[in-house]
Amino acid sequence: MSLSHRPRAVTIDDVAEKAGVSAKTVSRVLNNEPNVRDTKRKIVMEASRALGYRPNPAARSLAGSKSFLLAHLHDNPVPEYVAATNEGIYTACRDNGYFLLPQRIEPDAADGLDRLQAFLFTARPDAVILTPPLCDNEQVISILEHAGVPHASLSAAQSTSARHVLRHDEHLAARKLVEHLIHQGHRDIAMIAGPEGHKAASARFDGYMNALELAGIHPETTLVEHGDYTMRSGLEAAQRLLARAKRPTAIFAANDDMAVGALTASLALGLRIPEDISIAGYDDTRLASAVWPPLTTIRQPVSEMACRAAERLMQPDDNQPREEVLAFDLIVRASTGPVPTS
Amino acid sequence: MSLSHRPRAVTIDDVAEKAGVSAKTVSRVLNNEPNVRDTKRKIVMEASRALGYRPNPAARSLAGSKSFLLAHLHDNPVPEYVAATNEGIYTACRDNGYFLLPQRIEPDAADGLDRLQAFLFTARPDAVILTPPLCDNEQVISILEHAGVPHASLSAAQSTSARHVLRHDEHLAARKLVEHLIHQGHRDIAMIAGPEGHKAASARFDGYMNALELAGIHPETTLVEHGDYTMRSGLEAAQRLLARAKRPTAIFAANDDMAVGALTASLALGLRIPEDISIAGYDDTRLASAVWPPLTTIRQPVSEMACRAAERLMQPDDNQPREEVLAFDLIVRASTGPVPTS
DNA sequence: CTGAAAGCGCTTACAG
DNA sequence: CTGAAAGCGCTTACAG
Repeated sequence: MSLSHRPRAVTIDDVAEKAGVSAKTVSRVLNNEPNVRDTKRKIVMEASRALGYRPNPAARSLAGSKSFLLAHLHDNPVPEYVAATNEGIYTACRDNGYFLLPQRIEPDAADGLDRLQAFLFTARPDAVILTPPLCDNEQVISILEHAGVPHASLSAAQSTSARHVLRHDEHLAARKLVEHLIHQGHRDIAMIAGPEGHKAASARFDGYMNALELAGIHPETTLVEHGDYTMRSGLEAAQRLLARAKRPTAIFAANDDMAVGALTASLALGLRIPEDISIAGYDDTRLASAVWPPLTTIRQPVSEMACRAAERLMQPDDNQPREEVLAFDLIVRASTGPVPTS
Repeated sequence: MSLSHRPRAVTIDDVAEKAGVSAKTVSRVLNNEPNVRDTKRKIVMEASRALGYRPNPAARSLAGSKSFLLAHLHDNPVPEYVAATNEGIYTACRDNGYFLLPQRIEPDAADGLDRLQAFLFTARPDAVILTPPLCDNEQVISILEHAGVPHASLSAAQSTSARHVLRHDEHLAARKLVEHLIHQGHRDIAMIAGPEGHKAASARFDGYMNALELAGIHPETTLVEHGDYTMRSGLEAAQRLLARAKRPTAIFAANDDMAVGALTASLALGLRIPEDISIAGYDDTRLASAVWPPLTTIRQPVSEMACRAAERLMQPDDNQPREEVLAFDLIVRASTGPVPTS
């Protein structure tokens, strides 16, 4: 079972010999470099295929000082989000001969940033993709820039011309969702927003406020509570909202987990959903369609953003804008309905 | 931002020069090889640390014909399970100087097995960890064995002396859970089992049957329905069970997703949980504590199994048995309660 | 216990 | 458009 049982691997010299060319020519063909006659190119391709040649990545890395590794640095508590991102990056990597190295980084742990440093110097990825909340961590960004590692971010709160950012329009998405509630007759719409003072959380909140304003609804600040994206925080925020003298008829939570917390709090109080209260989330996680009733929510194009981010890093093109905005979907399910008429 | 901006990296020769020894001695020290005087060992360690030396993995791989890559091949629809496995493997890798390369393999896709082949030959992992359901796929195992890649499995349905298997006792866990229901007075306990004829699913079913037999309850086969581990299948199985003339007072589903389906089906029929019916799952996923009421379930030691599996592959020891059984936990939550007295 | 030489399999830099 | 030589930074195999 040891590696020595493997037959000697086919090398570039084997291919060169079979094709009757130099190793350098084989290298040119396999790396899609110019300056090779088409006839030779064909011969090399066939020899390579016939022998089942697979370039040795270690040799390529050593000689070319590229690792062919694309790292995905993440610190997101929702495994689905990480998985969807990995899937998108992986698709792009496969088509470009790269490998995906997903790596959890905990910048708030005692040695979290040291580990990031160590990771960059030991694994030596050619580029890095950052997902929230890591992409908004200035220390992380700073370490990457000092190390000279190109990077791209998904849904970064602030975009600069210096880096690639792939996003969807969270402000618009939140507005569309709240407008959906308004169309159903709701006026007293509460929001469970993300952490206060959290840049990344503000777009969804602003979209909510914007929708209310556009509908001529006086935005009552008392209908806003904050959570930290966990179910528990959503449950507690909803309990505070539902204890108000003027109970909201709809709650929009900034993510599905908090929405599920609100759902749970409502059910525990004996409220029917959506007859007594409508609840909506954001992200369209598995949870959203698992709970009863299933949640109205926003689906963001996670895999597509990740795929595009990876392509940008592997195929640099200085002419394109650094920011790219992809489409989202409003998913309407049974957790929202017409406002109670009573 | 290009890699050329990075300062020239410290090499083994720099360390050797600073320490006043040969590169070979530095190599010995850093790889924990024997036959180095302690004084020299110390000097080398210090020189290495002072220079911030990081061995170049590409060079190590090329010279030593090891990739220092441990692959996790998975095809599990539950991202949490994959994430928990990755976390365990990662911990072990970090302590042993390896990198974790998670890779989704879809053996049923048209080119799924070809891609597995390609992955093994291009990424060249030194070893592979398989998780369900991939670890029970004979074609996958066969490809690994032909390629001569050592591997370990988590929770494989069948264990042989030829490979490492890390597991928990699913039969016992299922039995304990059903015994808990029996202690609460339930007699009409239904099960939503995994796919029929599915080896990996049988242990949980056998545990259920065993518990009934030990309690002197005649196991009524009509109280068993099958699902495919999705929420939808759990919902449909529960609908069939709840439509029976003799409605069960408790339902044990072979995983949390199907249990949530059963929960949803029950709530949709206006049943109260656990007052009218108790429901239990298996796996303790995020879903289990997200739904209302939260699910009684079994927590299996996923990360620990993954960590142990990785350690076994990186630190081979032919004297230890190939199979290792770790502990599980029965988690009792509000979805189960005393049998209805009516 | 230690080290000098060769080599892993590619790409880079150069020459033609 | 093509190739011979050198070199990437380690470990292996060997010698002492």
